[in-house]
Amino acid sequence: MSAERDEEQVTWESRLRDVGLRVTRQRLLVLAALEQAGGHRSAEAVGALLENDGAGLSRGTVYKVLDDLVATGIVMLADRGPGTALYEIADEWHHHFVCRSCGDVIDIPCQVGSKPCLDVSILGAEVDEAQVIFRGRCPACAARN
Amino acid sequence: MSAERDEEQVTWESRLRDVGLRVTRQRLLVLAALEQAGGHRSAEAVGALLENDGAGLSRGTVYKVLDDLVATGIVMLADRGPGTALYEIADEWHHHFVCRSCGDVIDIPCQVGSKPCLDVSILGAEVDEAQVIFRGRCPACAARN
DNA sequence: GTGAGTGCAAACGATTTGCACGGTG
DNA sequence: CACCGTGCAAATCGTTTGCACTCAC
Repeated sequence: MSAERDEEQVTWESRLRDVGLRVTRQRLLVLAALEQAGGHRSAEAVGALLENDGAGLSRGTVYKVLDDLVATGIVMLADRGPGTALYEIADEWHHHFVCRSCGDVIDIPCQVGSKPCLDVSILGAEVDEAQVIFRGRCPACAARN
Repeated sequence: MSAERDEEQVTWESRLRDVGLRVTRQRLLVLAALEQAGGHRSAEAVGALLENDGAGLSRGTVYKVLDDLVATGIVMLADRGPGTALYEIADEWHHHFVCRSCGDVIDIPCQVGSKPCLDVSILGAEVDEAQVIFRGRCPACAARN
């Protein structure tokens, strides 16, 4: 498990270098936090998580790190919920399902019903991305009542 | 044209009553502002527009009115750009194209490439809505350079 | 050693909230 | 005339910014 962590960090180190960012403790921590989440985390959540780990980053730094990572394409802005932006490791392209009850966000593989969405031509516009947001009740909430 | 306005207001009045909201000058003004926009307006923009018309609503009221209208389904939250929520009259279901350059939002009819998006089943989840957000450069910006 | 990154704290913009007053039903 | 809705102003929340300090390269 510590082996796993080391492996991850080596990967992130090279990723960071590739895009011309310096390798810092803070960036590795943020990346680890996002990866651990497996999904979507708010800047606030990342900060809080790292505080618990005893590795407190200043709030401002978390934002700046996330910003850099988004700018270089390592992380992507998943969704902007009510007031809060969610970040996630840029992975295969996928869509999101947002639960109306618990607010949870679930990844939806791109192929599921959505492929045709990308084949759109709008007069004169250059479309380079299409993101689908599904809304409803997640399995957990649906089961709950 | 004043005939048109009257007609609209009558419609809005009944719409408001239908959903159990009182008919007030402020609500009609906000609806008129949104309708006039034909598209997506921020709360701030609605407030500013009405100020110009001499009918100043307090900022807080604009938010509360928009909230009520969204809650009752008359208005929908179109998109949440960087920091600002956009509202629009709930019309036929459609998607949005967001220009990366100018931030403009263009309506995309639902049929355009997107119909299959709605035919999704996620294990155990109840999906009741799928919204597609296209990103790229709008015709105006694409032409500009 | 030098510039990119960080920490801190103050500034900011969007939105919310509490409470007294006014207008709708 | 009872309440819902409004106005105002202060409060809150997420995020950004400026500046001195520090660490990666």
